[in-house]
Amino acid sequence: MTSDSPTAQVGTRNTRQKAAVLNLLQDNPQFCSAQQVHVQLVNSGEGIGLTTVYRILQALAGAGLVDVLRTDTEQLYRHCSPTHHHHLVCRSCSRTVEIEDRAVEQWAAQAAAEHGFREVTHTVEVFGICAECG
Amino acid sequence: MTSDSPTAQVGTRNTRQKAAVLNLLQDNPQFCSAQQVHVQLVNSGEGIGLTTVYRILQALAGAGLVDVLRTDTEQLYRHCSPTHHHHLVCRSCSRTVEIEDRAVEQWAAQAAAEHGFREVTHTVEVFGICAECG
DNA sequence: CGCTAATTTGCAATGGTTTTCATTAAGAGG
DNA sequence: CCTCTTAATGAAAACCATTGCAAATTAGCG
Repeated sequence: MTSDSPTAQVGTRNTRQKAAVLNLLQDNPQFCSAQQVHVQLVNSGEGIGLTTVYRILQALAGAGLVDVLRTDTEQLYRHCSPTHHHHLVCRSCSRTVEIEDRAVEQWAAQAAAEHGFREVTHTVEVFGICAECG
Repeated sequence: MTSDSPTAQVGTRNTRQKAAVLNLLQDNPQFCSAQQVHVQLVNSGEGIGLTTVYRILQALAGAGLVDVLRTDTEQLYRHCSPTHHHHLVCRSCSRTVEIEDRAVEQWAAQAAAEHGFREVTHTVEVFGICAECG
């Protein structure tokens, strides 16, 4: 049975805070940090703690509803399409393109199988300088 | 001109601390954290600060002499072969296999080129449960 | 050797994230 | 509605990693 509540996809209960984070992300196509999300919510009148923002973002990431981009110093979050994909990120301006390819999935699965590994997951990030910055 | 001093590959000077970190890593095939490296060195009588350990490990990683594995909470370091490769890591026991494949490199380069990106780099990690833990 | 310049070191302070634990509140069942 | 159970919240503490800056160390040179 699928959930009809907007926030039920993460955790077991619907809370004001989950809805607020989710709404903010859906309205914003940019990557933003947990701290930025927190400040924006507080400024817009939402009562929410920084810890809670971190936890909700983490849960959303685990559920595949947001992308996580780990920079050297911090982690950035962005609402994303729910299908499996990877990122092509500009080192200069952070412009991001979602990319997908079966070949990589198969390569990862096969490499793992050859060494007797099961329950395989993988992380892939591609970085470069985009055309506009180049 | 190539360096003949064991630690000259990182930075411009040979110090006791660099040699100590390098020796420890070469004797240890496992991934370990900066903090673990620090504790082990101090316990074995080396006078060295935690900050310095972090900096040396960072420099070694930049020079390609050690692998960095970013987990959720910390970064792990391990001495590695100097050729480009990726990792297959057991989620349970952290056993690690170095894997390599041209297909992934080419895929990344091509995906980037299609979107007009230059100077492409990529990070790839594969996780699973190894045969012994499975 | 001893002097000097410049890198390296390490403590302390900072930044970002996670954990702990007492409190709050969601929501199921009277 | 009211109550009860349990998950979620949030303030403070803990944690990992980085940065600023003064002191110590290295290595080149007289």
